Amino acid sequence: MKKTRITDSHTRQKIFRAATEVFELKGYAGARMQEIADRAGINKALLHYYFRSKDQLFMAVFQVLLKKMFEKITAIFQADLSFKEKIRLFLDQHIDFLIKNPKLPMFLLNEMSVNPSITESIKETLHYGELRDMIYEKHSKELKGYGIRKSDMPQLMITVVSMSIFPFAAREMIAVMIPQMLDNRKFNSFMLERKEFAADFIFSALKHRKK
Amino acid sequence: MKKTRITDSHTRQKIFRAATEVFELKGYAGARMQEIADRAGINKALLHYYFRSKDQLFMAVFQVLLKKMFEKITAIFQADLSFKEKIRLFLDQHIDFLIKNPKLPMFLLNEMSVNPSITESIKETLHYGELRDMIYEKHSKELKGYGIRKSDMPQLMITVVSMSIFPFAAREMIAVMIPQMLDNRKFNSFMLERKEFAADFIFSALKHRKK
DNA sequence: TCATAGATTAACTGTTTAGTTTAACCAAAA
DNA sequence: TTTTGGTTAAACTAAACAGTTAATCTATGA
Repeated sequence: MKKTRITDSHTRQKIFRAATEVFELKGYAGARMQEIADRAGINKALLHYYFRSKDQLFMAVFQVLLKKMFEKITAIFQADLSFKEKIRLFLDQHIDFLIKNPKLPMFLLNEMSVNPSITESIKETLHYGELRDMIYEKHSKELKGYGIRKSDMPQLMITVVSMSIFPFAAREMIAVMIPQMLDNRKFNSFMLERKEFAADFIFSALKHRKK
Repeated sequence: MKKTRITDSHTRQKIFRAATEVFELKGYAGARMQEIADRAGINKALLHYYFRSKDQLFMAVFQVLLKKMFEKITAIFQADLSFKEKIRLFLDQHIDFLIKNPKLPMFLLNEMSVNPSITESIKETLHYGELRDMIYEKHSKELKGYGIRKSDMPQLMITVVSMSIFPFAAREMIAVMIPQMLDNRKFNSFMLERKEFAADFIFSALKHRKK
Protein backbone atom coordinates (compact mmCIF):
# COMPACT_ATOMS: atom_id res chain seq x y z
CA MET A 1 0.00 0.00 0.00
CA LYS A 2 1.20 3.48 -0.87
CA LYS A 3 2.27 5.83 1.85
CA THR A 4 1.73 9.52 1.24
CA ARG A 5 2.00 12.77 3.18
CA ILE A 6 0.03 13.09 6.38
CA THR A 7 -2.36 15.56 4.81
CA ASP A 8 -5.37 13.87 3.21
CA SER A 9 -4.06 10.38 3.90
CA HIS A 10 -6.53 7.55 4.08
CA THR A 11 -6.11 7.26 7.83
CA ARG A 12 -6.63 10.95 8.31
CA GLN A 13 -9.93 10.63 6.53
CA LYS A 14 -10.95 7.62 8.62
CA ILE A 15 -10.20 9.61 11.76
CA PHE A 16 -12.04 12.63 10.45
CA ARG A 17 -15.13 10.59 9.62
CA ALA A 18 -15.12 8.85 12.99
CA ALA A 19 -14.65 12.16 14.78
CA THR A 20 -17.52 13.67 12.82
CA GLU A 21 -19.82 10.84 13.90
CA VAL A 22 -18.87 10.98 17.56
CA PHE A 23 -18.94 14.78 17.84
CA GLU A 24 -22.31 14.94 16.07
CA LEU A 25 -23.73 12.34 18.43
CA LYS A 26 -22.26 13.49 21.73
CA GLY A 27 -21.11 17.07 21.25
CA TYR A 28 -17.66 18.36 22.13
CA ALA A 29 -17.87 17.88 25.91
CA GLY A 30 -19.48 14.46 25.66
CA ALA A 31 -17.12 13.07 23.02
CA ARG A 32 -14.20 10.81 24.01
CA MET A 33 -10.95 10.56 22.10
CA GLN A 34 -10.88 6.83 22.84
CA GLU A 35 -14.25 6.32 21.19
CA ILE A 36 -13.12 8.22 18.12
CA ALA A 37 -9.99 6.09 17.90
CA ASP A 38 -12.06 2.91 18.30
CA ARG A 39 -14.48 3.92 15.56
CA ALA A 40 -11.63 4.79 13.24
CA GLY A 41 -10.14 1.39 13.98
CA ILE A 42 -6.86 2.85 15.14
CA ASN A 43 -4.76 3.54 18.17
CA LYS A 44 -5.20 6.58 20.37
CA ALA A 45 -1.55 7.50 19.84
CA LEU A 46 -2.11 7.65 16.10
CA LEU A 47 -5.05 9.93 16.64
CA HIS A 48 -2.79 12.45 18.34
CA TYR A 49 -0.21 11.88 15.66
CA TYR A 50 -2.62 13.25 13.05
CA PHE A 51 -4.47 15.80 15.17
CA ARG A 52 -2.44 17.18 18.07
CA SER A 53 -5.35 17.72 20.44
CA LYS A 54 -9.07 17.22 20.92
CA ASP A 55 -9.56 20.93 20.27
CA GLN A 56 -7.77 20.83 16.95
CA LEU A 57 -9.65 17.75 15.83
CA PHE A 58 -12.92 19.30 16.91
CA MET A 59 -12.26 22.58 15.16
CA ALA A 60 -11.39 20.76 11.95
CA VAL A 61 -14.66 18.86 12.07
CA PHE A 62 -16.74 21.83 13.18
CA GLN A 63 -15.37 24.09 10.49
CA VAL A 64 -16.18 21.63 7.72
CA LEU A 65 -19.68 20.95 9.03
CA LEU A 66 -20.53 24.60 9.53
CA LYS A 67 -19.37 25.39 6.03
CA LYS A 68 -21.37 22.47 4.65
CA MET A 69 -24.51 23.76 6.33
CA PHE A 70 -24.04 27.36 5.24
CA GLU A 71 -23.21 26.40 1.69
CA LYS A 72 -26.44 24.46 1.38
CA ILE A 73 -28.43 27.37 2.73
CA THR A 74 -26.80 30.11 0.69
CA ALA A 75 -26.05 28.32 -2.57
CA ILE A 76 -29.66 28.14 -3.65
CA PHE A 77 -30.28 31.82 -3.06
CA GLN A 78 -27.50 32.68 -5.49
CA ALA A 79 -29.24 31.09 -8.47
CA ASP A 80 -31.05 33.02 -11.19
CA LEU A 81 -34.63 32.30 -10.17
CA SER A 82 -37.62 34.18 -8.81
CA PHE A 83 -37.85 34.46 -5.05
CA LYS A 84 -40.68 31.94 -4.90
CA GLU A 85 -38.82 29.46 -7.06
CA LYS A 86 -35.85 29.82 -4.75
CA ILE A 87 -37.93 29.07 -1.70
CA ARG A 88 -39.44 25.98 -3.27
CA LEU A 89 -36.00 24.80 -4.39
CA PHE A 90 -34.52 25.54 -0.99
CA LEU A 91 -37.13 23.53 0.91
CA ASP A 92 -36.79 20.64 -1.50
CA GLN A 93 -33.01 20.43 -1.45
CA HIS A 94 -32.44 21.41 2.15
CA ILE A 95 -34.86 18.86 3.54
CA ASP A 96 -33.24 16.16 1.39
CA PHE A 97 -29.89 17.27 2.76
CA LEU A 98 -31.07 17.20 6.38
CA ILE A 99 -32.63 13.76 6.00
CA LYS A 100 -29.09 12.61 5.21
CA ASN A 101 -27.62 14.70 8.07
CA PRO A 102 -30.31 14.72 10.74
CA LYS A 103 -28.01 15.44 13.69
CA LEU A 104 -26.17 18.27 11.98
CA PRO A 105 -28.44 21.19 12.95
CA MET A 106 -28.57 20.32 16.64
CA PHE A 107 -24.82 19.77 16.75
CA LEU A 108 -23.95 23.11 15.17
CA LEU A 109 -26.60 25.09 17.02
CA ASN A 110 -25.62 23.65 20.38
CA GLU A 111 -21.88 24.04 20.04
CA MET A 112 -22.37 27.65 19.01
CA SER A 113 -24.76 28.24 21.87
CA VAL A 114 -22.45 26.71 24.48
CA ASN A 115 -19.33 28.36 23.11
CA PRO A 116 -20.20 31.41 21.01
CA SER A 117 -16.58 32.36 20.35
CA ILE A 118 -16.21 29.22 18.27
CA THR A 119 -17.25 30.99 15.07
CA GLU A 120 -14.87 33.90 15.43
CA SER A 121 -12.03 32.17 13.63
CA ILE A 122 -14.25 31.21 10.72
CA LYS A 123 -16.37 34.25 10.14
CA GLU A 124 -14.31 35.43 7.19
CA THR A 125 -14.33 32.01 5.59
CA LEU A 126 -18.10 32.13 5.35
CA HIS A 127 -18.35 35.48 3.53
CA TYR A 128 -22.15 35.55 3.23
CA GLY A 129 -22.07 39.27 3.99
CA GLU A 130 -22.53 39.82 0.29
CA LEU A 131 -25.63 37.65 0.27
CA ARG A 132 -27.54 39.33 3.06
CA ASP A 133 -28.24 42.57 1.22
CA MET A 134 -28.11 41.09 -2.25
CA ILE A 135 -31.14 38.87 -1.79
CA TYR A 136 -33.45 41.78 -1.20
CA GLU A 137 -32.01 43.96 -3.98
CA LYS A 138 -32.39 41.16 -6.47
CA HIS A 139 -36.05 40.57 -5.63
CA SER A 140 -37.14 43.96 -4.30
CA LYS A 141 -39.96 44.32 -6.83
CA GLU A 142 -41.33 40.84 -6.24
CA LEU A 143 -40.99 41.19 -2.46
CA LYS A 144 -42.59 44.64 -2.30
CA GLY A 145 -45.52 43.06 -4.10
CA TYR A 146 -45.91 40.76 -1.10
CA GLY A 147 -45.70 43.64 1.35
CA ILE A 148 -42.18 42.67 2.45
CA ARG A 149 -39.93 45.62 3.22
CA LYS A 150 -36.18 45.30 3.46
CA SER A 151 -36.46 45.45 7.25
CA ASP A 152 -38.77 42.42 7.20
CA MET A 153 -36.17 40.24 5.52
CA PRO A 154 -34.59 38.84 8.68
CA GLN A 155 -38.02 37.82 9.99
CA LEU A 156 -38.92 36.22 6.69
CA MET A 157 -35.64 34.41 6.10
CA ILE A 158 -35.50 33.03 9.64
CA THR A 159 -39.04 31.76 9.20
CA VAL A 160 -38.17 30.03 5.94
CA VAL A 161 -35.02 28.41 7.27
CA SER A 162 -36.74 27.28 10.47
CA MET A 163 -39.27 25.39 8.36
CA SER A 164 -36.66 22.83 7.41
CA ILE A 165 -34.23 22.98 10.33
CA PHE A 166 -36.50 23.13 13.36
CA PRO A 167 -38.18 19.74 13.05
CA PHE A 168 -34.77 18.06 12.93
CA ALA A 169 -33.43 20.02 15.89
CA ALA A 170 -36.59 19.42 17.89
CA ARG A 171 -37.17 15.85 16.82
CA GLU A 172 -37.06 14.31 20.29
CA MET A 173 -39.28 17.04 21.69
CA ILE A 174 -41.76 16.39 18.90
CA ALA A 175 -41.56 12.66 19.62
CA VAL A 176 -42.69 13.31 23.17
CA MET A 177 -45.95 14.68 21.78
CA ILE A 178 -46.18 12.49 18.66
CA PRO A 179 -44.61 9.11 19.51
CA GLN A 180 -44.79 7.82 15.92
CA MET A 181 -42.09 10.34 15.08
CA LEU A 182 -39.54 8.11 16.77
CA ASP A 183 -39.77 5.87 13.72
CA ASN A 184 -37.26 6.99 11.07
CA ARG A 185 -39.46 6.06 8.11
CA LYS A 186 -42.42 7.99 9.49
CA PHE A 187 -40.36 11.01 10.44
CA ASN A 188 -38.67 11.16 7.05
CA SER A 189 -41.94 10.91 5.16
CA PHE A 190 -43.30 13.62 7.44
CA MET A 191 -40.39 15.80 6.35
CA LEU A 192 -40.94 14.97 2.69
CA GLU A 193 -44.58 16.03 3.03
CA ARG A 194 -43.33 19.16 4.73
CA LYS A 195 -41.67 20.34 1.52
CA GLU A 196 -45.06 21.04 0.02
CA PHE A 197 -46.75 22.11 3.24
CA ALA A 198 -44.06 24.68 3.96
CA ALA A 199 -43.99 26.03 0.42
CA ASP A 200 -47.79 26.40 0.31
CA PHE A 201 -47.79 27.94 3.75
CA ILE A 202 -45.16 30.52 2.90
CA PHE A 203 -46.65 31.40 -0.48
CA SER A 204 -50.13 31.88 0.95
CA ALA A 205 -48.71 34.06 3.69
CA LEU A 206 -46.82 36.17 1.16
CA LYS A 207 -49.74 36.47 -1.18
CA HIS A 208 -52.06 38.18 1.28
CA ARG A 209 -49.86 39.75 3.85
CA LYS A 210 -50.93 42.80 5.86
CA LYS A 211 -48.80 45.82 5.16
CA MET B 1 -31.23 30.07 62.25
CA LYS B 2 -33.87 27.36 62.00
CA LYS B 3 -32.93 23.99 60.67
CA THR B 4 -35.64 22.16 58.77
CA ARG B 5 -35.92 18.96 56.74
CA ILE B 6 -33.65 18.57 53.75
CA THR B 7 -36.51 18.93 51.31
CA ASP B 8 -37.09 22.53 50.18
CA SER B 9 -34.43 23.96 52.47
CA HIS B 10 -32.88 27.27 51.56
CA THR B 11 -29.59 25.65 50.67
CA ARG B 12 -31.31 23.11 48.48
CA GLN B 13 -32.92 25.93 46.54
CA LYS B 14 -29.62 27.76 46.18
CA ILE B 15 -28.06 24.60 44.80
CA PHE B 16 -30.97 24.01 42.49
CA ARG B 17 -30.78 27.52 41.10
CA ALA B 18 -27.03 27.35 40.59
CA ALA B 19 -27.33 23.96 38.92
CA THR B 20 -30.03 25.29 36.62
CA GLU B 21 -27.77 28.12 35.52
CA VAL B 22 -24.73 25.95 34.92
CA PHE B 23 -26.58 23.14 33.15
CA GLU B 24 -28.42 25.61 30.91
CA LEU B 25 -25.15 27.27 29.99
CA LYS B 26 -22.90 24.24 29.53
CA GLY B 27 -25.17 21.22 29.15
CA TYR B 28 -24.86 18.03 31.15
CA ALA B 29 -21.49 16.88 29.84
CA GLY B 30 -19.95 20.35 30.00
CA ALA B 31 -21.18 21.18 33.49
CA ARG B 32 -18.89 20.79 36.50
CA MET B 33 -20.06 19.99 40.00
CA GLN B 34 -17.39 22.32 41.36
CA GLU B 35 -18.77 25.24 39.39
CA ILE B 36 -22.27 24.54 40.64
CA ALA B 37 -20.98 24.44 44.22
CA ASP B 38 -19.07 27.69 43.70
CA ARG B 39 -22.11 29.46 42.29
CA ALA B 40 -24.27 28.23 45.14
CA GLY B 41 -21.62 29.51 47.53
CA ILE B 42 -21.18 26.15 49.18
CA ASN B 43 -18.89 23.19 49.47
CA LYS B 44 -18.85 20.38 46.91
CA ALA B 45 -19.54 17.84 49.66
CA LEU B 46 -22.71 19.64 50.60
CA LEU B 47 -23.80 19.44 47.02
CA HIS B 48 -23.61 15.65 47.19
CA TYR B 49 -25.28 15.76 50.58
CA TYR B 50 -28.41 17.24 49.00
CA PHE B 51 -28.25 15.51 45.63
CA ARG B 52 -26.43 12.19 45.70
CA SER B 53 -24.93 12.40 42.21
CA LYS B 54 -24.54 14.62 39.17
CA ASP B 55 -27.15 12.50 37.43
CA GLN B 56 -29.72 12.98 40.15
CA LEU B 57 -29.11 16.70 40.32
CA PHE B 58 -29.33 16.95 36.57
CA MET B 59 -32.54 14.96 36.36
CA ALA B 60 -34.14 17.14 39.02
CA VAL B 61 -33.25 20.27 37.06
CA PHE B 62 -34.13 18.79 33.68
CA GLN B 63 -37.52 17.56 34.83
CA VAL B 64 -38.52 20.95 36.20
CA LEU B 65 -37.35 22.81 33.11
CA LEU B 66 -39.00 20.43 30.67
CA LYS B 67 -42.26 20.71 32.55
CA LYS B 68 -41.95 24.51 32.63
CA MET B 69 -41.51 24.57 28.86
CA PHE B 70 -44.36 22.19 28.12
CA GLU B 71 -46.71 23.94 30.50
CA LYS B 72 -46.15 27.23 28.73
CA ILE B 73 -46.79 25.65 25.37
CA THR B 74 -49.87 23.66 26.29
CA ALA B 75 -51.56 25.92 28.85
CA ILE B 76 -52.61 28.48 26.29
CA PHE B 77 -54.17 25.93 24.00
CA GLN B 78 -56.46 24.81 26.83
CA ALA B 79 -58.19 28.17 27.13
CA ASP B 80 -61.65 28.93 25.77
CA LEU B 81 -60.69 30.98 22.73
CA SER B 82 -60.84 30.69 18.97
CA PHE B 83 -57.86 29.02 17.30
CA LYS B 84 -56.59 32.31 15.96
CA GLU B 85 -56.88 33.99 19.33
CA LYS B 86 -54.92 31.12 20.83
CA ILE B 87 -52.14 31.51 18.33
CA ARG B 88 -51.88 35.24 18.95
CA LEU B 89 -51.89 34.68 22.70
CA PHE B 90 -49.35 31.89 22.40
CA LEU B 91 -46.87 33.95 20.41
CA ASP B 92 -47.27 36.88 22.77
CA GLN B 93 -46.81 34.94 25.99
CA HIS B 94 -44.32 32.38 24.76
CA ILE B 95 -41.94 34.97 23.32
CA ASP B 96 -42.12 36.93 26.59
CA PHE B 97 -41.34 33.71 28.41
CA LEU B 98 -38.39 32.88 26.18
CA ILE B 99 -36.93 36.37 26.46
CA LYS B 100 -36.67 35.59 30.18
CA ASN B 101 -35.33 32.08 29.50
CA PRO B 102 -33.35 32.40 26.30
CA LYS B 103 -31.10 29.38 26.83
CA LEU B 104 -33.92 27.05 27.79
CA PRO B 105 -34.90 25.78 24.33
CA MET B 106 -31.36 24.91 23.26
CA PHE B 107 -30.68 23.20 26.56
CA LEU B 108 -33.77 20.99 26.43
CA LEU B 109 -33.51 20.24 22.73
CA ASN B 110 -29.85 19.30 22.96
CA GLU B 111 -30.05 17.12 26.03
CA MET B 112 -32.94 15.22 24.47
CA SER B 113 -31.06 14.89 21.20
CA VAL B 114 -27.87 13.62 22.83
CA ASN B 115 -29.67 11.29 25.24
CA PRO B 116 -33.17 10.47 23.96
CA SER B 117 -33.96 8.07 26.80
CA ILE B 118 -33.94 11.02 29.18
CA THR B 119 -37.65 11.69 28.71
CA GLU B 120 -38.77 8.11 29.33
CA SER B 121 -39.08 8.57 33.06
CA ILE B 122 -41.15 11.71 32.68
CA LYS B 123 -43.48 10.91 29.83
CA GLU B 124 -46.44 10.21 32.08
CA THR B 125 -45.85 13.36 34.11
CA LEU B 126 -46.40 15.45 31.01
CA HIS B 127 -49.79 13.98 30.04
CA TYR B 128 -50.42 16.14 26.98
CA GLY B 129 -51.77 13.07 25.19
CA GLU B 130 -55.19 14.50 25.88
CA LEU B 131 -54.26 17.77 24.24
CA ARG B 132 -52.99 16.41 20.96
CA ASP B 133 -56.35 15.26 19.64
CA MET B 134 -58.42 17.72 21.62
CA ILE B 135 -57.07 20.78 19.86
CA TYR B 136 -58.35 19.69 16.48
CA GLU B 137 -61.73 18.51 17.75
CA LYS B 138 -62.31 21.81 19.53
CA HIS B 139 -61.57 23.88 16.43
CA SER B 140 -62.41 21.48 13.60
CA LYS B 141 -64.94 23.83 12.01
CA GLU B 142 -62.65 26.83 12.14
CA LEU B 143 -59.68 24.81 10.91
CA LYS B 144 -61.55 23.15 8.07
CA GLY B 145 -62.40 26.65 6.95
CA TYR B 146 -58.68 27.25 6.53
CA GLY B 147 -58.22 24.02 4.60
CA ILE B 148 -56.49 22.30 7.54
CA ARG B 149 -57.32 18.62 7.90
CA LYS B 150 -56.63 16.68 11.05
CA SER B 151 -53.58 15.12 9.40
CA ASP B 152 -52.15 18.60 8.78
CA MET B 153 -52.15 19.45 12.47
CA PRO B 154 -48.61 18.24 13.25
CA GLN B 155 -47.24 20.30 10.35
CA LEU B 156 -49.16 23.36 11.46
CA MET B 157 -48.42 23.11 15.17
CA ILE B 158 -44.71 22.52 14.61
CA THR B 159 -44.64 25.55 12.36
CA VAL B 160 -46.34 27.72 14.97
CA VAL B 161 -44.10 26.57 17.80
CA SER B 162 -40.95 26.99 15.72
CA MET B 163 -41.86 30.62 15.16
CA SER B 164 -41.04 31.44 18.77
CA ILE B 165 -38.51 28.76 19.67
CA PHE B 166 -36.25 28.61 16.65
CA PRO B 167 -34.77 32.12 16.80
CA PHE B 168 -33.68 31.51 20.39
CA ALA B 169 -32.20 28.10 19.62
CA ALA B 170 -30.45 29.41 16.53
CA ARG B 171 -29.42 32.76 17.94
CA GLU B 172 -25.67 32.32 17.45
CA MET B 173 -26.17 30.99 13.94
CA ILE B 174 -28.33 34.00 13.15
CA ALA B 175 -25.69 36.27 14.65
CA VAL B 176 -23.16 34.93 12.16
CA MET B 177 -25.33 36.32 9.37
CA ILE B 178 -26.73 39.35 11.22
CA PRO B 179 -24.04 40.55 13.65
CA GLN B 180 -26.34 43.09 15.33
CA MET B 181 -28.21 40.15 16.80
CA LEU B 182 -25.36 39.66 19.27
CA ASP B 183 -26.71 42.69 21.11
CA ASN B 184 -29.34 41.63 23.66
CA ARG B 185 -31.45 44.75 23.30
CA LYS B 186 -31.59 44.40 19.52
CA PHE B 187 -32.30 40.70 19.62
CA ASN B 188 -35.09 41.11 22.16
CA SER B 189 -36.77 43.88 20.23
CA PHE B 190 -36.47 41.70 17.13
CA MET B 191 -38.35 39.01 19.02
CA LEU B 192 -40.99 41.47 20.21
CA GLU B 193 -41.56 42.54 16.62
CA ARG B 194 -41.77 38.89 15.73
CA LYS B 195 -44.95 38.49 17.76
CA GLU B 196 -46.84 40.48 15.17
CA PHE B 197 -44.88 39.28 12.17
CA ALA B 198 -45.49 35.65 13.05
CA ALA B 199 -49.18 36.14 13.81
CA ASP B 200 -49.77 38.00 10.53
CA PHE B 201 -47.74 35.44 8.65
CA ILE B 202 -49.67 32.50 10.04
CA PHE B 203 -53.09 34.12 9.64
CA SER B 204 -52.42 35.08 6.04
CA ALA B 205 -51.24 31.57 5.33
CA LEU B 206 -54.35 30.08 6.89
CA LYS B 207 -56.70 32.44 5.16
CA HIS B 208 -55.77 31.45 1.65
CA ARG B 209 -54.31 28.03 1.89
CA LYS B 210 -54.38 25.56 -1.00
CA LYS B 211 -56.45 22.49 -0.27
C1' DT C 1 -27.09 22.04 79.87
C1' DC C 2 -26.18 18.75 77.14
C1' DA C 3 -27.31 15.16 73.85
C1' DT C 4 -28.68 14.78 69.35
C1' DA C 5 -29.61 15.34 64.57
C1' DG C 6 -29.02 17.88 60.71
C1' DA C 7 -25.99 21.23 58.19
C1' DT C 8 -21.42 22.27 56.62
C1' DT C 9 -16.48 21.91 55.84
C1' DA C 10 -11.54 20.59 54.54
C1' DA C 11 -9.23 17.11 52.96
C1' DC C 12 -9.10 12.95 50.80
C1' DT C 13 -9.98 8.88 47.34
C1' DG C 14 -10.67 6.67 43.18
C1' DT C 15 -11.66 7.09 38.42
C1' DT C 16 -11.73 9.06 33.96
C1' DT C 17 -9.59 11.52 30.52
C1' DA C 18 -6.41 13.88 27.30
C1' DG C 19 -2.18 13.45 25.96
C1' DT C 20 2.88 11.26 25.95
C1' DT C 21 6.47 7.98 25.63
C1' DT C 22 8.87 4.01 24.17
C1' DA C 23 10.04 0.15 21.66
C1' DA C 24 9.02 -2.50 18.03
C1' DC C 25 7.14 -3.51 13.30
C1' DC C 26 6.33 -2.87 8.44
C1' DA C 27 6.17 -1.09 3.72
C1' DA C 28 7.86 1.70 0.43
C1' DA C 29 11.21 4.90 -1.34
C1' DA C 30 15.87 6.47 -1.90
C1' DT D 1 20.34 -1.67 1.99
C1' DT D 2 19.26 1.95 4.59
C1' DT D 3 16.19 5.32 5.69
C1' DT D 4 11.76 7.27 6.43
C1' DG D 5 7.12 7.62 7.77
C1' DG D 6 2.96 5.22 9.21
C1' DT D 7 1.27 2.13 12.73
C1' DT D 8 0.66 -0.62 16.98
C1' DA D 9 0.44 -2.02 21.83
C1' DA D 10 1.20 -0.86 26.22
C1' DA D 11 2.47 1.56 29.94
C1' DC D 12 2.60 5.99 31.77
C1' DT D 13 1.68 11.03 33.43
C1' DA D 14 -0.76 14.83 34.99
C1' DA D 15 -4.82 17.03 35.45
C1' DA D 16 -9.65 17.17 36.04
C1' DC D 17 -13.40 15.22 37.95
C1' DA D 18 -17.21 12.93 40.75
C1' DG D 19 -17.90 11.30 44.90
C1' DT D 20 -16.51 10.08 50.15
C1' DT D 21 -15.01 10.61 54.88
C1' DA D 22 -14.47 12.20 59.23
C1' DA D 23 -14.64 15.88 61.92
C1' DT D 24 -16.88 20.33 63.28
C1' DC D 25 -20.55 23.45 63.89
C1' DT D 26 -25.20 24.91 65.37
C1' DA D 27 -29.86 25.00 66.70
C1' DT D 28 -33.04 22.97 69.72
C1' DG D 29 -35.78 20.13 72.64
C1' DA D 30 -35.46 16.93 76.63
